[in-house]
Parts: sequence; C-alpha cells; structure tokens
Amino acid sequence: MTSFRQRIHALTDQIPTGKVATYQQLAILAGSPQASRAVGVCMRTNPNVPATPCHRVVASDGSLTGYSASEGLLTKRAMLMKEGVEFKGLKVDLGLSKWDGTQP
DNA sequence: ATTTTGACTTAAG
DNA sequence: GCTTAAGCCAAAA
Repeated sequence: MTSFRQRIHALTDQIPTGKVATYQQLAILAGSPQASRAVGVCMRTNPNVPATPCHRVVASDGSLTGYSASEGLLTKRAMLMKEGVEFKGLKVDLGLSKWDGTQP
C-alpha cells in the first residue's frame, strides 16, 4: 500500500453517512491539492471496494462520475439518496451534503 | 526507468 | 449545455 492510497482510503472511510466529498477535497486532505485525478485513479484501481465508500465521492460541482458497480452512477445515486444525501436533480447538493472534512 | 492513462478541474469555443 | 484543450498527480503497464 502506498501512503497516498492509505490516506485516500482513510479519508474516504471517514466520510459520514449522508455526506459526500469531492475528489479535489480528498486530494487536498491527502496533502496534494492537485492530485484529484490520482484520487479517481486510485479509487478505480482500489482493490478493497466494500471497505471504501466510493459512492460518497463526487465531482467538484456535485456531479456523480465514474463508479463501475451494478448500474454505475444510477446505483451510486440511489445509495446516496438512501443515505440521506440531498440531491439537486442529478447532482448532489454540495451546499447541504458536502462533507466538512473534519466534522462528521 | 519511461510511458501511458485515468472515477478530475478549469477555461474556452 | 456540451465538446476540446491544457495542467497537475499518482498508479499501472
């Protein structure tokens, strides 16, 4: 395990239910504000899928991207809604459901 | 060790 | 609103 992936995984795992974090957010918290892409790559190549709630990670504008499970984005959105995340159409309402990064 | 790629983001057409 | 282009990072080939 590389340290980067450890951090990403840790942060992703810290995202509380009903909240979401952006790739950039994770990158920043991981210590590399510009590594948002790498975050996504790590997620995709992430071996431990159930241990990493990738569905709580969205794009900077709240758009759901990626996700290679069942129905992809549809499943992702369904899970988030089920968890209580506020949605604005097909996107997540970051204004209400964006994770602070420190306070669950 | 070098090259490629990708679940990003922002700016521009 | 959607497609293109460029820029940065880390992992995989």
